[in-house]
Amino acid sequence: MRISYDIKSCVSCVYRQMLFGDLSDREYELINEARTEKIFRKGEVIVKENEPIDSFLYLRQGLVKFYKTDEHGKDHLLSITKPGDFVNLLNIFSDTNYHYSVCALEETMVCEVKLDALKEVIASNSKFALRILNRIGHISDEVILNRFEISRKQIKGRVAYILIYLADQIYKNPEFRIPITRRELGELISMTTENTIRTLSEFKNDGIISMEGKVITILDYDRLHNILKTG
Amino acid sequence: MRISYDIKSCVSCVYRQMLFGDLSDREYELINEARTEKIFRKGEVIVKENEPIDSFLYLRQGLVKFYKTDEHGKDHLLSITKPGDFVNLLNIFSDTNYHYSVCALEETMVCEVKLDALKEVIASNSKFALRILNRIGHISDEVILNRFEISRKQIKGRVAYILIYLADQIYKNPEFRIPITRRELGELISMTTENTIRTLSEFKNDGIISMEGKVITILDYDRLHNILKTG
DNA sequence: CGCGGCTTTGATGTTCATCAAGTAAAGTGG
DNA sequence: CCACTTTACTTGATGAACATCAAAGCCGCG
Repeated sequence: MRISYDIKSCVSCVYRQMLFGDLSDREYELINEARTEKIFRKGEVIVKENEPIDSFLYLRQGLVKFYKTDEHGKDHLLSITKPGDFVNLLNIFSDTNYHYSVCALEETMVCEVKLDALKEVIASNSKFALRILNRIGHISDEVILNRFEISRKQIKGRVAYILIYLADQIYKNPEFRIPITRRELGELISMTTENTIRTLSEFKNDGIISMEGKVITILDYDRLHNILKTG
Repeated sequence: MRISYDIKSCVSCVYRQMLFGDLSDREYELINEARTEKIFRKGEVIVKENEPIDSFLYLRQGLVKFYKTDEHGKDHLLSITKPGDFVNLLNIFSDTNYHYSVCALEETMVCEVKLDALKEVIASNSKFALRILNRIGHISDEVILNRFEISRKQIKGRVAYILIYLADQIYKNPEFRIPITRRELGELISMTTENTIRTLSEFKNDGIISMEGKVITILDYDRLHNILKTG
């Protein structure tokens, strides 16, 4: 699926209301002048760990993963985010360099706003500052709670958790097509590829989900929620 | 050690410069009027999960733990924080209720500022807003990275990590007295009490640390860092 | 057509939690 | 202040959960 041209207009952008709703015309102009749109194809790296931060990035369309690579070359995913989230999480006001990498999982459109312009508008518009505070708090809280939940569950509970997360939070549909590999899915919930597959197969055999390639459908929410609680 | 009276004055407070440095006299007055100081003794609960958030809390002196209690009554620590950190982490601008509890690990002094007053000052002073953004980003980033590191290591690496964290970040000294139990230490790094003790004993036998009750001294930073990397 | 990455299942071994049991320390009430 | 109770600490033994290793089928792509 290619990103169509018409969504490029700011008018339809969720961020227009979500974030930039309180701006004056002049402030909006300032942001807009410092803004560039970028499209990344599946697999392209958007930001790299240790690179300097010089702009604020938000996701217009697509899906991205946040990750760190360890000394053995193995990736560990921190989270995946959907449109409506920031691409460079939260340390843009507190640090000079990225602590993680971000990569497109499917064709993705990102808006980039130079940090200087953003800070100027924050300085002149306190309602906007509160909105940013709100969003940053919300996103970081979500990441922290997600990782917390995953870390205290064992494998069945983890798989149940990520399936429900994908269905409810990301796709808002019990049937969805995961654009990520089983390996990445495992990296996201801190388990091996093999055990991720094994657990998915088990859920399938038990009739809790159906699975054909990348398309997964949750058939029995109740049992899945039960596994989530007990596992 | 009792908290002495003289530190109660705002003049010596680290936050006076760190956070409130840009305020006008009037703004400072506003904050000060909405501010109350509270002292909690070891073990006292400062905020409880699910309670409504109505004020901003920061730690003047002492040490606190953030935690969640699961359905079996077992606690899981999210982090511990020292003076210079916020007590109610980051969701004060994005949510209405706490997602975790906070409890004093030793005698602790907390300053409480009504959220309304804080928001009023943020609205009138954008430099202050940027400072808050900076602090929130920094704290959340630290929590996320800490938990991330812990989750991808195994037990020796985890213990090494927390020892170095305590020595470098919290106490800034290779010798320190942990005010938390071994059980809590385990809860902080997601492992059982028994394995926490076993690993500490092993480090002691190997001459990497010395340990007498609650007092721990790191003797061999090099080997500990090596375990951190490989484990 | 064949190579490399993804997917899947089974067998094996390691890591870690759990259980058990005993000592030490720290509260608690008479 | 001492007996008593509870909580913290420690070590060893066992089993469960999970990672690793191995092997084979599959799919897309040059």
